[in-house]
Amino acid sequence: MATMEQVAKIANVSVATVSRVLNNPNSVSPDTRQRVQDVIKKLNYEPNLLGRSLRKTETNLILVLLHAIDNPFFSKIIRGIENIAHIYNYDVIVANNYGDRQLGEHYVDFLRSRLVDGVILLSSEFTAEELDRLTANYPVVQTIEYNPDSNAPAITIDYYQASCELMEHLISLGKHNIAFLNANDRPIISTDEKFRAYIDTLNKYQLPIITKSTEIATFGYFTAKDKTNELLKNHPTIDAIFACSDMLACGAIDACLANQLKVPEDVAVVGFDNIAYSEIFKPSITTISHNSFNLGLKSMEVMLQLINGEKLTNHHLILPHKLYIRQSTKQ
Amino acid sequence: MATMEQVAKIANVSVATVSRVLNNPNSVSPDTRQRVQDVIKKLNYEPNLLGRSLRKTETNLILVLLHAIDNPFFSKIIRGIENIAHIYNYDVIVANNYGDRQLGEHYVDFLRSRLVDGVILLSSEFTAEELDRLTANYPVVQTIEYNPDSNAPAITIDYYQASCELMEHLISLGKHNIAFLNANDRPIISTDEKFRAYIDTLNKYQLPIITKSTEIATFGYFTAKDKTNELLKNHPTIDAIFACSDMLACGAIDACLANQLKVPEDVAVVGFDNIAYSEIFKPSITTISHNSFNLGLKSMEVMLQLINGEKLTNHHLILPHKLYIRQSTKQ
DNA sequence: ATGAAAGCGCTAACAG
DNA sequence: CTGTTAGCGCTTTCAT
Repeated sequence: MATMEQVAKIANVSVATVSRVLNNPNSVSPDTRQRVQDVIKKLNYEPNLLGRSLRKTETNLILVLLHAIDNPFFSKIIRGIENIAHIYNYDVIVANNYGDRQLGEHYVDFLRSRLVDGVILLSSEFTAEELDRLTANYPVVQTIEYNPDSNAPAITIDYYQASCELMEHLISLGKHNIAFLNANDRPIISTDEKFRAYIDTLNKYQLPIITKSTEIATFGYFTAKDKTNELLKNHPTIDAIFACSDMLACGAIDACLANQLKVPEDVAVVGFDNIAYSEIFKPSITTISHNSFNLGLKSMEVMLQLINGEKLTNHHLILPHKLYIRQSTKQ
Repeated sequence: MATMEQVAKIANVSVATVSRVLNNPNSVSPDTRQRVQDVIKKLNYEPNLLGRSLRKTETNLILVLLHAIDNPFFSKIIRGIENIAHIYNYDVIVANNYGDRQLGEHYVDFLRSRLVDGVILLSSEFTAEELDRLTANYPVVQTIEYNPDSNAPAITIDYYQASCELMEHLISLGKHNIAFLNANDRPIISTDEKFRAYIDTLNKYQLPIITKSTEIATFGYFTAKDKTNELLKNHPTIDAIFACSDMLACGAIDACLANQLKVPEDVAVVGFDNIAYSEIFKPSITTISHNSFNLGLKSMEVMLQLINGEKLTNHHLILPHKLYIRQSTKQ
């Protein structure tokens, strides 16, 4: 591979001039510029980013750390991030940590080892102390999930308010025996907020609390189906289910149907996230949509502020959400 | 941030010794080693990967380039890749190029600019010339999709054979008027092979060819639904549909149902890829599954061979697939 | 076992 | 407008 020095030698200029042609072409006379560019093309020269980054102590790389890439709405968030990033000449790379905290720390070390300029966390394994220590030294923003005990910047939606809307919707349909179905494999703030809204709304209307507490379990359609079967056996009076995600709602609905219960007549079901399937599923699923693309845009905007050393006014940015009423609650 | 030099100064050793403590601890006497490690801990020192990589001309980073991360089976492939990568001390990062060739080239420049040691392409925008030029100089492997005109290494399944199995299955059910439904937004080898199998099998049984050619279009459920509506209008005798992906199959099935056609009695539908949803959809979808995790494992194994300069015996590695028969063809 | 020194490829003063 | 030079942080000979 050609280096700058080789280009310089053949073009009969110094390396500084080659560097200028690359980074500030106008500071070089047209003919030397042309000569250098010709040699660059001939040698197929490509600047070594490691050398450049080492020198400039910046890489123009943003790392997005997430649980696993198969979560459908991550995709749109990342598009939002990239959209802003590309404008400002940053590249976006993604890494999975599968909820593994050690692996998460390993990737976050990319910051300490100067391989990336900033990290956007769509993952949430870190303790408040870790986050605070990290954000004190490096540009880090949390998106969607966040640690409520940390001051680290976060872009998210109002999960409590959104969940209240779902609960009010169910109650407005005359549903009084509402169960709560969660299946997060670790404690996450969104589930806490959803559950808080569940409890508060039931108390507000003095309705029975069927689900007393959340539990840690694995995500997924089949788990949700099993749990709902159990639920229906233990609480035959259930007439609605608040599922923490659309995929769980799918499982819950299929369990109801398998038990000869009509959805939504006998049991209404709501989900969360508005994934593509929620519109395709039969029945289609009432759910909350966050504007993922905007979440991504905002996250990268805040990231740029951090990189540029600007002081943030709001550490928590709450973006709007939207309720979609579909067949799973209303035919 | 602490540098090696600061550690060296405080520990009263040379930078060389600090480096040794990090990379080859046994070559340092126990007490100096201990002293250095204490300072490292105290200063919270983290080696700068840019300096190290620049010096060693290797980064231990593998880039996976893909169309968009929301394709469900990409996730499993990446897990396979990571599985092998982590054993050999490589990290895996992911970038999306959304089928944009220019963006793809930009990311592939990470190789030329020495930011990554290898690239695994789950994307397929490159011409044979580009690929050949690239593979001549850098470790590159294609997974799933590949350019048939290039010698670049590829790990994939036998799309032709798999598609023949689907076709034979439909025909064994007595279906004779089979349409082909594709919706790839660019020419890809998998679609070519599927279509070739479609045509060959129809010819083998002297059945009518309803779909004469493939067309470039955008992926997706709704597109598939629209196209199927059209198809049913133009060819009322259709009794089966070969959809190039499970998501398309969903759209096709819903279009049939909306036209009062029973699936599979009136129209049988097959998909491809065995995404999670194909089992949940009503009716569940007959499809082909490739073992994505294994595809990932193999891809990374080949990548390591390339990095280590080993000569490959097979440039195209074909892994087994599996036919899943479900309700969309057989109740 | 340890240190001195060269150099990976680049950018940015500084000088002219 | 261009060249010289220092140095980003690290690893690795080559001495001792």
